[in-house]
Amino acid sequence: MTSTTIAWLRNDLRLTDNPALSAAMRAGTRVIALYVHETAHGVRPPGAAARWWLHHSLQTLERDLAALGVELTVRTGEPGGIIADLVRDNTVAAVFWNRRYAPGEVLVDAAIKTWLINQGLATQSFGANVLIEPWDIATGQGQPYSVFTPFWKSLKQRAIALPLQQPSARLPRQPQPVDTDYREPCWAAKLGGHWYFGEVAAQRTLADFLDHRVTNYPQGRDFPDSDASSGLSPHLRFGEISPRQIWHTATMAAQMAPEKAAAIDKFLSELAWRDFSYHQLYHRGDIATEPMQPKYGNMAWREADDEFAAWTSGMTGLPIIDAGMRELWETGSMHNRVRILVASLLTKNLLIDWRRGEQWFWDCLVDSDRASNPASWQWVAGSGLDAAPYFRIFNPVTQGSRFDAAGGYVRRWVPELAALPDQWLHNPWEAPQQALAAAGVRLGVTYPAPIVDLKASRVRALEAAAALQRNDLAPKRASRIGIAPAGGGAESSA
DNA sequence: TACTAATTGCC
DNA sequence: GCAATTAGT
Repeated sequence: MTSTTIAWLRNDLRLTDNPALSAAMRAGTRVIALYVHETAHGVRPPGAAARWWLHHSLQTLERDLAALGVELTVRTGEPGGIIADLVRDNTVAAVFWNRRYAPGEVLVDAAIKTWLINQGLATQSFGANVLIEPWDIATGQGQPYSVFTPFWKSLKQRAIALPLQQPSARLPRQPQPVDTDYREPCWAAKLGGHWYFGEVAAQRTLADFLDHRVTNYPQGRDFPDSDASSGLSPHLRFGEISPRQIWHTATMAAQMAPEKAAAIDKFLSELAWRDFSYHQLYHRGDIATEPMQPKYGNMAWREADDEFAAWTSGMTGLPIIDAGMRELWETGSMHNRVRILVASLLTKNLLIDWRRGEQWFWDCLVDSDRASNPASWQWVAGSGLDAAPYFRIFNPVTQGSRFDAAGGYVRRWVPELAALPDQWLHNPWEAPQQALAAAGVRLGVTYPAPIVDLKASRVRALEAAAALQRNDLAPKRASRIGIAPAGGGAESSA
């Protein structure tokens, strides 16, 4: 009589440092590695670009698992029902998984765990996808952290769990076709030129970054026309590499090469931002739908569908904004600083609800992460607990001149402006007519005039924040949560 | 006078 | 982080 163990994989598509998979390999004579395209209520389905990455990552994982003698089973539906079916059809003795932290996900997993226990099956969940479990780190008052810096200081004092080795192989199996209902979208070929998938590619990316590029990271990371960023985010998103692996590999590299230690510390602080986002996701409810500062529920967001459409399509008339939005559409990614710039423009200059921008990123980014994406949007929008201050409104011209002074980034993604001299590249509407003509630029024809006046919209954003504050200080007659009180800031269309 | 650098207010 | 203001050359 053989017993079967299920390792239910989610955002942990790797063999090394995968406690659920390792436990399953130890426990069962037969192991089913299960991936479910979930339709359960409360589980946010991946966006289109992430779904594309996921498909290829699963194919890679399937080959890697086959070398271990483990088959990958991919299903679509409610995970509880799918696991119940597998339990019924196989002699399943145990089900293991690595934890996830969104409130809806926690509920789904808890319900399945209860069912398994009632069936008399063994089940266990493991920490594997954050540096430290959200309940294992707290302020001196025992509260969840709301400010990053003390979180980071505290995290650095902690012993981060060591990554696990890859489990040893069983009898090899022939790979079976997987995920057969997947149809490659029409834009996939375009994205495909930019990426490698899977655990091996992730490890190679990390090694290359630590060997050759990390020293330039602290200074270079702000310049979009450079390759200073690590390139690890989509690998992390799907758990092709774990944050603990990155932590320990980088820490080791810092010990071997002390001259890199400061740069590696900066890199690891950015990795800690990811953990901080998960900390917020676990403790603060669904940060993708609810502002962490409740007063932002009363913000007078504008509808402005035409302006939102211009933003999504990279046709705002603001070159570095359009460059970023086009990079996103073409590659499924966007340089970090430019993410901040386009988010600031949307939520402050255009006063459009950060959730709409978050959803666009969710659909378009291959690395759109359940915690980092909404937490970062709330950070820029000002509704986060440790957010950028309301008055930090980025000027795309100033920022472009500072961080893309030579214009390489804008010229690559906005080629219709390529012939403009640096002086006018970030503000073509201020260029003299003959400069535009010489560059073959006709504003409103070959490239849009700006859809928003930066100066006036900045004042409008400050006024909207002031209205929020007045509303917040006013007597709380409107205890109707989620309903903007009449006469508050909600109708001020400034 | 013309420019830059430093300072400060901004719910 | 921006922009208006002030101080400095």
